[in-house]
Amino acid sequence: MFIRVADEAKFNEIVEIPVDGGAEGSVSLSTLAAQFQGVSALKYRNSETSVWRGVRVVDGKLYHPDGTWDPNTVYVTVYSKPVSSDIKRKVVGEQQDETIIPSIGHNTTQQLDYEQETNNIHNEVESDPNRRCVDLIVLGISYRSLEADVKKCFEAFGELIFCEIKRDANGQSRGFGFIRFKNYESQLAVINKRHFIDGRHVDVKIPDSKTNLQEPECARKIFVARLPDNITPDDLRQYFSKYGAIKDVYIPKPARSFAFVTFHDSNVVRTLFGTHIINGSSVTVGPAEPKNKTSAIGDYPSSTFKRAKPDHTSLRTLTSYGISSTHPSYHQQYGQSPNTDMMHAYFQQYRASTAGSSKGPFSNAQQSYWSGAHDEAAAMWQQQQHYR
DNA sequence: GTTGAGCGTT
Repeated sequence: MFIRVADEAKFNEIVEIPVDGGAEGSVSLSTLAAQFQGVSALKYRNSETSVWRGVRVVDGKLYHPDGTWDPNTVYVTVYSKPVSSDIKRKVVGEQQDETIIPSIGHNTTQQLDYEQETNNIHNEVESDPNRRCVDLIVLGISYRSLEADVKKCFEAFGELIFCEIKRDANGQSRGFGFIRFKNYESQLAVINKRHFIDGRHVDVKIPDSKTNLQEPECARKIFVARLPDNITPDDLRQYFSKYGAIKDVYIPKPARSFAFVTFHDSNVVRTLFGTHIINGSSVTVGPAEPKNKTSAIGDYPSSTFKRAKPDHTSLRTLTSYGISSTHPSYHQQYGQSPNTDMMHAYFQQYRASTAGSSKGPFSNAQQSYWSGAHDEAAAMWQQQQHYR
């Protein structure tokens, strides 16, 4: 028998992979790797919980955890490293000839997408997985709209390599569809914005199928502190969208000098911790966490989040925070992954200058170092240096 | 249906 396997980023391109020994047998990792370079395992959606489930990997063979392979399931490749083919395939070449996506008929559309993917020798591709284009869902399409209408709307933002309206068995539009851009900039430009097609507003989002339901919402959310009143949600959206697709911006009403910004990709978040200048104002970005820990998993409004508590998450924040520049010797001494004790030991040296002052900024190391006011800690340190 | 919240892949 064969199972159906696809790369998550190229779901249209399904490859049948043989199973040795029937439905209860095993899949050879090397056979799989012949089709998917760099693959290390497979996963699939548990239909009951809609959570990803991994297959067992033993001695170069993949075994189904439920004992039997399902020929109808689409198994998805898992890579231990960035896909090497992503890096070496696609070279900048002559301008790719204008590929016209057929306006009607998703069969032809998919075929074209497939060809585009497999012949992707001239196309440039993003090697950074965080900047990879994915199919985007377009909600609210008029039942009368055709692929051509959708395509025309979004081509204004860049070249599309995929455009499809979902239809029922009778060919009747289901009112939504999927698009995929060639360039990530185009994806950033359209995502979570309102567009108009045939007199209806449509919304473009990352589809649920691309969202990791196991990942806490706070992993995609930042806490923006010291936010001036005159900075609007649009300002934040504009500023932070250059780092990644934004899912949501939340500023409490009335303004309380902070905001939450939620991204689609959690990988963006950890790159942002620190100070940012927005509209001439210095703001501080740190991690967020849910007010109620039990609601960590799932999709919750930012109003149910707060600035992360002093814990090891904040500690990581502090280190990735510019401490390496503020405290150049820190990394020399301790490297990249300090624990609490190491942090304590390091900052101990600065206690000397506040000796005698029990209220000095570092007199209570534990509280001062990762009290959440990371930038203030850095400022204190600079003060300290001034007195030395 | 003259419809209008959602979430796809042979």
